Amino acid sequence: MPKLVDHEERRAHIIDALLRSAASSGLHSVTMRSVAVEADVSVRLVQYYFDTKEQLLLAAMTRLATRMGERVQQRVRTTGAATDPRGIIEAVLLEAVPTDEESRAFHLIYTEYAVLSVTDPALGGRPFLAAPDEMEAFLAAHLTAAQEAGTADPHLDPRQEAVLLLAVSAGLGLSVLLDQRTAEDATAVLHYHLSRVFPG
Amino acid sequence: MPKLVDHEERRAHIIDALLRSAASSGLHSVTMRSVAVEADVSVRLVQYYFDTKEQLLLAAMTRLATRMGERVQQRVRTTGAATDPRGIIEAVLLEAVPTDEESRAFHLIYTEYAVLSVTDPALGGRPFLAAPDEMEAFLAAHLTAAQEAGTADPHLDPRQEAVLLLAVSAGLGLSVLLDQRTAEDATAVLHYHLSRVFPG
DNA sequence: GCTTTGATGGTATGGTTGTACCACAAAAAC
DNA sequence: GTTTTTGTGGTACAACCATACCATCAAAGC
Repeated sequence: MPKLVDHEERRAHIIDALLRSAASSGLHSVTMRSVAVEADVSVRLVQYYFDTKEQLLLAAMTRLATRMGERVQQRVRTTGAATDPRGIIEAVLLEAVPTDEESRAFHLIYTEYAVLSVTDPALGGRPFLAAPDEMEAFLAAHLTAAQEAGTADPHLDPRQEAVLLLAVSAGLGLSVLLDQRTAEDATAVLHYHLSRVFPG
Repeated sequence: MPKLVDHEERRAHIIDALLRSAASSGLHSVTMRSVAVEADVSVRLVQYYFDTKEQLLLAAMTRLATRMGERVQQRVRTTGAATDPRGIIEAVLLEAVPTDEESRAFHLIYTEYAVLSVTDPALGGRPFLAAPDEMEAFLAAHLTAAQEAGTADPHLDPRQEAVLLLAVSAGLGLSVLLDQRTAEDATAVLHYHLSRVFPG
């Protein structure tokens, strides 16, 4: 063999090019050529590492889903009080609100994939089904913990409240993406509601 | 002149074909040809009534936005108690949760347009900016009315609460579209939260 | 009765897209 | 030192798309 190339690294490089390309002009305008140009490789190489466009899109979606998990986890970690239920819940939900350009691009592509997966059977949106399910259980568990610790309103139904929080987070995030609201407004509304769930 | 055709009717017929086509295989897969086939006319006719594809897509978006307004209004009207603030608010918010196939298709295309308008400058999502703004004012006004009538919790901030309700509605609707939740679950969660806003 | 004009069909065209094919270099294997 | 094998480039190809162009038919105007 010649150059002895690290396949995973090359694949990551190309996927990143795809994400950059999608961020600027939309997932629908991504082509083999545009990805190749952005990655500064030949179209042939993109084919070489991802046989078909469908597989490339699929790989990018998987990477996106992974990064989403990492993002949430890192949010929780960097939030000082790593054991305070309210802090954790707040961190998780705030992740859905895009603040800087990078985060905005990330959530835009994620949303584009989610919507696309509804009609495109090849994408079969597995990440979009599993992730929110885990999230819901996660939130419900921490809400229960908070209730037992006395910081959350004991009258709340943790399970319904978790679903509600997830919907609020997604809805606010989407409205920021659509430029209907500023990130600051969305954050304020989220805090407003959290103050109701965690009184005092 | 020959057949003396009603242009608006023809345009509506073609736009409906586009919406049907988009509902089944996604807005991204809509082509002049697919629309022509679905409308059972020649491609040339589609060109005749909508010069360019961009204009066709734009016209369909406008029609969609109009229909959305009508839908909400009709929901409010058919909801018996047309003067009860809670009933009105509930009706408006429930409209975003797709129940039957028709409503699901409608909201799917609407969402696809919304997401597309972020990256496609030609679509310049005016409907997606104006509509939620009006909605927010509408909800806030009715919340205030409810507070004065004593049916809504007087401690609530009508404006923040309105934004929150809109986000909940959009978030739940999206999760139903993505098959993360059933329409029944989403409706239940919405009712759960409304019971908090309107106690008693 | 001719002429204009609105409505329609068919088809050509230029561009783009995903993918298949051919070629080649360079290092590893033996 | 020859033979594989792996990475890479270039290019050709078939499909498809939006759109422009040409033709036609029928009714309205005069």
